Amino acid sequence: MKLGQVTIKDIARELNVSTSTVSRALKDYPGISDDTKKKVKDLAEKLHYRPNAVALSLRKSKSFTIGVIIPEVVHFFFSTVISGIEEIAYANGYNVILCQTNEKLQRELSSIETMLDNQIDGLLVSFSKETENFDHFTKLMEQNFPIVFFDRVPDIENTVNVTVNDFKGAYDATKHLIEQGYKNIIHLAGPKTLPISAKRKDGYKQALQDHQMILNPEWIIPCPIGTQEESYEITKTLFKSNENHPDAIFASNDIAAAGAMMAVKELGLKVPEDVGIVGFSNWQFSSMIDPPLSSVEQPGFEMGEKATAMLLEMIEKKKESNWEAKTIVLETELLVRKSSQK
Amino acid sequence: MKLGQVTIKDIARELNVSTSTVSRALKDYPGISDDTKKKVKDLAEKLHYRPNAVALSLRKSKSFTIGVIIPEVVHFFFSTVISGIEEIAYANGYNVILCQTNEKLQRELSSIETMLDNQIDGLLVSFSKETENFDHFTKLMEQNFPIVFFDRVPDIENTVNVTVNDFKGAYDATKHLIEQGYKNIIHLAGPKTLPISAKRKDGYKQALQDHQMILNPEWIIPCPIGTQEESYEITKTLFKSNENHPDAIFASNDIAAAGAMMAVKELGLKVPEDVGIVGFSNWQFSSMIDPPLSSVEQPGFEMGEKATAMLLEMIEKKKESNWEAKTIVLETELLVRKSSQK
DNA sequence: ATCGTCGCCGCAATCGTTTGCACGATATGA
DNA sequence: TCATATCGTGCAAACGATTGCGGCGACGAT
Repeated sequence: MKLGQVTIKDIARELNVSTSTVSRALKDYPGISDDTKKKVKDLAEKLHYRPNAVALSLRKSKSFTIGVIIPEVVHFFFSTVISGIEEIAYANGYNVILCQTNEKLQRELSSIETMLDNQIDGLLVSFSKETENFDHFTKLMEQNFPIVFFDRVPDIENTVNVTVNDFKGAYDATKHLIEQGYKNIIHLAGPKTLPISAKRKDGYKQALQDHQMILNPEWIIPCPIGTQEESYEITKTLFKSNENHPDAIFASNDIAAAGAMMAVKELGLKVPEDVGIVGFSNWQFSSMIDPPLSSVEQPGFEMGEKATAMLLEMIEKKKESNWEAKTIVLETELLVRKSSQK
Repeated sequence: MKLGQVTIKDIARELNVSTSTVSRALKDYPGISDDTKKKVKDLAEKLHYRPNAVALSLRKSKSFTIGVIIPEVVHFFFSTVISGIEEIAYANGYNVILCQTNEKLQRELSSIETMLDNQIDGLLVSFSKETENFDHFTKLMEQNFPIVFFDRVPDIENTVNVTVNDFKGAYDATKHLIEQGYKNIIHLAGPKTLPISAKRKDGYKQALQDHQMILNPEWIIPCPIGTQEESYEITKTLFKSNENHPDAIFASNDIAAAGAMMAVKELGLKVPEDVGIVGFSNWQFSSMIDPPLSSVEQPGFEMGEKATAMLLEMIEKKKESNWEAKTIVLETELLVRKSSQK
């Protein structure tokens, strides 16, 4: 990558001084005459000198780059998180390098390796569905490497996390359906490996229990794949086989909710009159479908910001070895739209 | 970023050889005895030695990293392009560093600067809406720095591009509406600064012309912001004020189409009976709204793959100075759904 | 016995930047 | 006049890896 990049040496040669003088002059170090400082700065300006970040990384063992491990960018929620991350990172002079795992553990492992090779200063992680063992993270954390988990946080000790109150979000959504007069509420659950799936399920169960409603275990239906087609098929089968079909659906994400909505509509049932539906995450499309989908909004941008701020703090305080475990929980907001209002 | 990273020196010290020997042994260079090679490799394995990518970058003036400049990741189409880019890049041992411009020129400029500071080997660009001057790119290209433009390609000379046949996509969509019997087709156009907007508009115009239909310039309505709300308002106003309202809409993207659909539905008009609608880009939600939206599918993943493959080729052939200008045009596919079938 | 060859390896420079230390010149004080 | 302080600057090592060149010992050939 030549580009005829101007280096500190070029400036030194031109001015007949040493590279050390140039370096110090540019940084306004004491012990350099104002005259020299001015000359150096002027020439640097004129030649469009920009320090070589790679050389700096090598010298300082610090790259001012953070790595982000994310399942998928297409996931609307994650794309908003990314924006939050970039915002804080850039504002503090850090770069962001991003890797999608596509929900594959293998990809997660190899991405982390290459990122480490590139001397990232810290890691922001939302792990894949396949990740059930966290040794690759604990190993790093034992070496005092800064890691912050967001959204999908592992169920292990001494981690720093930013997450959302999935329990309460699910609780609120279910409670809302109950208050609307729906009696038989099923839950389309997320992948079992993800703690967030469990928390949402728990919120659903707790809401039913608090309102003296029967909890039918058969009405908690896992959707491990997470596509719209999957929930479409599941819902269709369920509603067809049951003359006493459920009258409401709380889905652990909007994609599943949308699939379910298509299914019930196709069966001639009306939303929200016959079936109420609430989703989770408030995807971009949720307000555009018919009827508009009620959903639990997660503060993605804020999550990105918070997680990054914490990571940068850890990075800058690196010396003071152990940082305490900490979990920030952000609150969700139930957006009631037409799909759940009788 | 210490991490107690093992270096080539650690291996050298342990084995009482020089670092040069270790380096050569690891790379299977000639002139090192099989015995030494084995010892070095075994120890490297045992200590989990991994070469320091930063040191390599500095030494070789090559970072095996490519930069990607993209308007927004939330944009469904772009997120699929990213996947295509990562696919090819990783397969060839390259890293990807990604920056969103959020459609801001300032962000575009500063992102490029920091990426260059980090010694990227090449750049993949889809520029922002605000970018009307391309000097920051031409300056780099004059210095023989590898750049490939994708989707949004600049209207300047000697560039390497991957784009989609926007003209034909728009032409096909409009033709389809005509063949369905719609008579008064309006066009919700994209931001004027983007060449793709112009091409889509041209395709629309050509289709009307080829079918002896009147081209009413007032029915080409710009949507410079690109939000759903904008097209919603525009459509509502237009349809309300005209008792002789149009009977079809070709929108330059699905978001605008969705907004328009909401507007006409709210006015009591039926889609597709009263108004036919076709969008562009085939967003994730397009098949989920009611009625499902017809749209022009763009091969995003393939675009990412092609662009990256071309960029890597340019990088590896760097020495042979000038690469020829080239534009790959990928074909679109019209997905006919319910929103446009009378 | 001498020379050439070859196999195996180390020295040192290099990439661009930072930084501890020392050096020379001038100024200050006794 | 000489020791000492102060100021401005340069030398050289360091970060981790690569690589051209040269050295050294062993061996075969003459």
